[in-house]
Amino acid sequence: MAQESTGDMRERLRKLGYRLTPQRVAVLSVIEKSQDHVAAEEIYTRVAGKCPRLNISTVYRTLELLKKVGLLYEIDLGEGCVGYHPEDKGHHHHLICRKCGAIIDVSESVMFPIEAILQQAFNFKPDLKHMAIFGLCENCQK
Amino acid sequence: MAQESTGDMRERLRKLGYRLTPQRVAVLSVIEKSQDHVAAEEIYTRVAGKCPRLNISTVYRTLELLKKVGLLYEIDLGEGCVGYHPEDKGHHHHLICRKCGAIIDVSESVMFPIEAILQQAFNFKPDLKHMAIFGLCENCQK
DNA sequence: TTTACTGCAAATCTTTTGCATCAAC
DNA sequence: GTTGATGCAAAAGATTTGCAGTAAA
Repeated sequence: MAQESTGDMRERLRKLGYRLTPQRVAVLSVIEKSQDHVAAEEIYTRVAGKCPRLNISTVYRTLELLKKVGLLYEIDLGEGCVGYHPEDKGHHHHLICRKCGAIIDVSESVMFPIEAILQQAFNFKPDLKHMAIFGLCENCQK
Repeated sequence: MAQESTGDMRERLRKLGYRLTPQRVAVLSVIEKSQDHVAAEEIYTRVAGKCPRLNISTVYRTLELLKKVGLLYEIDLGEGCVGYHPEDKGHHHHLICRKCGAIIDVSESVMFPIEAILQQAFNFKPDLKHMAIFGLCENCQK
C-alpha cells in the first residue's frame, strides 16, 4: 500500500478543478502527518500555529470537500465525535478502550465474517469500512 | 425473556429512592410502548399529548437517570443520533439502511465471532451489546 | 415539612450558513 | 478579470445547567 503524499493530494484536488489555497494545504498537511483519525477541532488547533488566520468554518468546509472527492474518510467515534483519516492509509477498524482511551487499529478483514453472515441471513450489505468498537483493552480488563 | 412492565420499572425506581413523578411515568410509558429505540426529541413529542407541561430538559434528565440505574440502554445511531431502548427487551444490533432508513433488528449472537476474534488476537474485550451497522438493505441494493 | 424534581430561560458546544471581501487561476 | 474560497458573525440544533418555585414522600 503506497503512502500518498500531501503533494499527490494537492495534485488530485487541482485536477478536479478545486483551488489550492494555503488553508487547504495546511489542513491537508495536518491530516497527512497525523497517525490516526483527527477531529475538526483538533485540526483547527494544530493548524493555528502555521496559519493563524484560518477559520474553523474553513476547516469544516475543507473536510467536507475532501470527503466529497474521496481523499478522506469520516469515522464515527460515537458519543457525537467524528474523526477523519486519509483514504490512502487503508480501511481499518478501531478498538477504543472506554477506560484509558487507547486506540488499537485492526485490519479490515476481521469484519469479513460479519459481512458474510449479514449478507446471507438478511440480504443486508453492511458498510464496514471504518468501525469504532468500544470496549476494554488488555490492561484495563485487569 | 419476560417483558418487564412499566409497573416494574416504577417499582425499581421507587426502591432506589427516586420519586415517581407524572413526568417520569409518562416518559417510562412511552419507552415501554415503543417497539424500537427512541430519541429524546421523539419521546418529548409523544409525551406532549398526555402531559403537555413536560419540558424537554426533564426528558433528558429522566433519560439520564434511567440510564444510570440501568433501566435503559443508550444506542449510538451514528450521525450524532442517539436512541434509547428498555433494558428488558434484550440486547440486539441494528442494521440501518443508509438509503431508505429501514432498521432491521438482529440478534446479539451475530457478533459472537467478532468478540472471539478480538479477544484472541488483541486481548480486547469489546462491548458489542448494541451496535448500529450502516449499509444497504435488500431493496436498496437493486 | 423536607428536599428532590420540574419548568423556564439562558448557556454550551458543535456544525452550518449568508454575505461581503479576497485571492487562485 | 472571474469566480470560487475565506473570514466573520450570526444561526441552528442538540444537550446542559442555574435557579426559584413546586410537589412527592
